[in-house]
Amino acid sequence: MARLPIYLRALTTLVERGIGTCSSEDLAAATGVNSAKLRKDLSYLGSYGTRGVGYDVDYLRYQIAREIGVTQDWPVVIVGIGNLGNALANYSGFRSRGFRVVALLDAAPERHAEAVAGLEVRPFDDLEQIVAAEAVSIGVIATPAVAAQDVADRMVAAGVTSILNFAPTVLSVPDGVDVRKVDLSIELQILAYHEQRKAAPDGELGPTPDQEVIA
Amino acid sequence: MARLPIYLRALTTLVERGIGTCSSEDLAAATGVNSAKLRKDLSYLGSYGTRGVGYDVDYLRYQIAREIGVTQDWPVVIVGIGNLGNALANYSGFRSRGFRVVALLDAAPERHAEAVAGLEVRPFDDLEQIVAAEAVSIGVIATPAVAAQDVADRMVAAGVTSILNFAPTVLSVPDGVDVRKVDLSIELQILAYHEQRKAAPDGELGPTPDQEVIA
DNA sequence: CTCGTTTTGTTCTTCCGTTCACAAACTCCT
DNA sequence: AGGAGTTTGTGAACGGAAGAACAAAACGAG
Repeated sequence: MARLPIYLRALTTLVERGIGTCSSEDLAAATGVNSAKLRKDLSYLGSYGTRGVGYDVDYLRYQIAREIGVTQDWPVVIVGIGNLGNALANYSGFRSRGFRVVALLDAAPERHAEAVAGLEVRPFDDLEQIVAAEAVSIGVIATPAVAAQDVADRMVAAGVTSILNFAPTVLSVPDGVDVRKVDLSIELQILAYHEQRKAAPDGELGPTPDQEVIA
Repeated sequence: MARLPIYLRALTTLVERGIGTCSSEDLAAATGVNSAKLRKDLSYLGSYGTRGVGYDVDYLRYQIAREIGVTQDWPVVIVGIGNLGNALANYSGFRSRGFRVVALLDAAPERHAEAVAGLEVRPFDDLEQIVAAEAVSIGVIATPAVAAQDVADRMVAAGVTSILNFAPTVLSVPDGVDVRKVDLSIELQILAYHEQRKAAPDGELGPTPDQEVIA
């Protein structure tokens, strides 16, 4: 379930505040989901609550982390060390949430040996060796769109089975390989769509072809 | 619909390739969605196709852009010019897809007057003035998690009605304000979840409480 | 020990999105 | 002009997620 990480983060916040127990209503309020839905999600993992009391924050947190698979650290490679790749390499949230950046790769020779976030930027051709040596199964693509498919192909061939793609392209990968896409422009466009609706409740969207034909 | 921007991007690619007409099957293949779903999405906007022929790429592209609201440029402010804010400010995709970054704000005085992506980083307190002067309705939050809610409150008070949040927090905003959240760790955790399932098809997930009780 | 209160786990209903399948409509070829 | 071949637009069936509602279980007070 895609909501598990959200619960996990909320529970971590509760742990930091020293809260030992919480009800499904509390968690629902903290995460912005319906409490019935939340209980159903949690019951899917097992019966980890106590009726009349609620959930033990620390215990539930561990169970969710185990379910997601972030009780261990996952090695990750980042390909494409431009602006975004730089930001990702420096993002401390990865490390604290179960991920370890083991290598930064870039095709441009002028970036090689540059140190980013304490790691040396290495040639893209080192990909296969690194994936094999570090047992990497997750790759991050932060390259321009034109390079993304090639990078993905190489990753898959090297043994990567999960890809997080920041390039604005749809990647085609074989079955068994998971791809998730983060597209910044698309997020903004979705906001713009709703924004436009707020400004123009009815059909103030300019002429439609139908109207042109009718007129 | 959240898929419209995906279609828009695919159509732009087709335009660049000089393709004038495409069928729903073509577009579906390019975007990775079912062709029937795609046709239904498009028919929701109007009858813009020709049976037996397909869709006029350029015409459809314009219609979708108009529906989304990106025929005009939307002014955007970015708050929090750290690693991520820097990358966002430098991201050329915003400009080419209907958005114009009008201001970069940061609370830290040592960053002020620094030039990022051709814009001066300004004090966060300039927010209200900028929002009013430039008619900004979309704000981007790239601050640490602890500051995000405060920034959101100030944005809303200043008149921003759509927020793109990169901080790992759930924001609470009044009705009428849209929030979209991009959380990099959560995306990776979702991949890790599937990755774990691939590695351990059955219950190799360590002891569950039930098993402990039984044993 | 019993009763009332709280909260989980689950069932049942409702609703929305997806997909299938097909008729209508358009083009091209003969 | 007519028929064969495409492709859209949409009605109907399907599936699955979301929410409401309730029974089971734990705790605490008397």
